[in-house]
Amino acid sequence: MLDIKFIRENANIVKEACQKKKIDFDVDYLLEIDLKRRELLKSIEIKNSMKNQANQKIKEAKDEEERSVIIAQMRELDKNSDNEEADYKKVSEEFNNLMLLVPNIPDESVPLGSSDDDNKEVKKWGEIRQFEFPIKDHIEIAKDLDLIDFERGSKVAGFRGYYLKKQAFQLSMAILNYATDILMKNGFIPMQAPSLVNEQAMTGTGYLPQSKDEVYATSDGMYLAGTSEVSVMSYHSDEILKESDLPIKYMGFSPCFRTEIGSYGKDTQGILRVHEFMKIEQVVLCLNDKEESVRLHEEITRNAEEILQGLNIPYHVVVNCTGDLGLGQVKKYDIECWVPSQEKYRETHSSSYFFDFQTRRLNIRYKDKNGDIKFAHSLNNTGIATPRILIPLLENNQNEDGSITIPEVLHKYLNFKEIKK
RNA sequence: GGAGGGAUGCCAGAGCGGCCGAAUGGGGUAGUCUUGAAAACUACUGUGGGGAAACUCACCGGGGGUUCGAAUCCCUCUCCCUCCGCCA
Repeated sequence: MLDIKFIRENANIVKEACQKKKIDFDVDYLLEIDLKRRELLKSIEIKNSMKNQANQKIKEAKDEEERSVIIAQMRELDKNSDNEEADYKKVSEEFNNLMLLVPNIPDESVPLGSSDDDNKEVKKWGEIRQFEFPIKDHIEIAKDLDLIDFERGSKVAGFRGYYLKKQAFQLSMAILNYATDILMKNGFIPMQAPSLVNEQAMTGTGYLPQSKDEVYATSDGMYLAGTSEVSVMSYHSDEILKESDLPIKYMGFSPCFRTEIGSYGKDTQGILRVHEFMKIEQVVLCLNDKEESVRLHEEITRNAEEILQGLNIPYHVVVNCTGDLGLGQVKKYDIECWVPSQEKYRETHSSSYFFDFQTRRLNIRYKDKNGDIKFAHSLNNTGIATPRILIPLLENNQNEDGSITIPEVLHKYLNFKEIKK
């Protein structure tokens, strides 16, 4: 959510942001509603003020007669203000709903574009391995080594269902432990966070109402979050923090659920795009300061890179174009890992900052040195998501005899150093 | 599943129709004292909206109602606690 004052004074910037992000939103209409709302509010406040004065007089009235005269006047006043209050309620509700749809302004450094085709590579790491034998994709590898069961997965869990078995399960757990250790070393507070969350958490982080289709709703009015960002970011909602507590860095672990509506027909095979997976997420709250947001954005991006470099997976970093930004994101880097069977990089991490877009919605503030209360800034990035990361891990480390070599950093979490038949 | 109790400012906790935007304590900030610190003492200290300011409006978990007037009474929702039952 943006500050309505900012929108009033910078309507053109907001309109431009809508265009850049390909979001259909009528800024002028919002401003109209805002004006209506303020006019009603002003009028109600004047009447309230009169009421308050009259009430004071009733208190001070000497006798019953004086009292009943004032009361009669009050009743008259009330009749008139009833309609106005109903109008105000309607208008301010509409206003609030509209405010949730206003996109944040992309940073100037974000390239223009409409889809991920327009994202720009900003960094490349790792040697792309030249295989001297015909390679297998992760699906073949998984089947040959009995690591993932897709048939029974879809039998039980439907389309995109899967079972992770044997060393794949162990590998998955080892990767989570490894990423946890790296993030804890880098100052993150680990926690297991809820995936089953209420509407406020979803709205506060910006997933609702915008992306309703992509979220599972439960029969009791709750939602299954697509990322622990939702519950971890909401952890401090409605709180006033101390400036000295910032930045706060959390590492959230949770199962994640995504309907993948809108991705019909994409990546239907394998474990790239699934409805249910495990993820470690980096979530950061910091000072209301652009430099600080930018600094921490680079930091959480580096953390993810550190994790990938340890695993020796070649990757590149792209800066997402304006059309590929979420409603609240100011800037986003995707990290994409090299997938040999597809001969391209595929997204495994997504690192973004929001300024106070989320913290306004969630009401997360802090008191600064001067005693002023400000909205914090928020950022988040993937730590590691599994099983998706198993794709580059298995494919890049496959050997001619069909075995898989396990990267050294994972050895201490596992009782095997390779996977073979 | 059944029966009760509760939700108040940064925190703890009083108030149970007008004197309450809210006692008291803790914390925080500033000052006095001190070589410095601690202690003690003094002052200030909720949030949001409007306004240049004076000032004004709203907020005592959320929503609705009663009343001239609600933190206080009624209804409802959410969450927390205690006891009983059931399950792990």
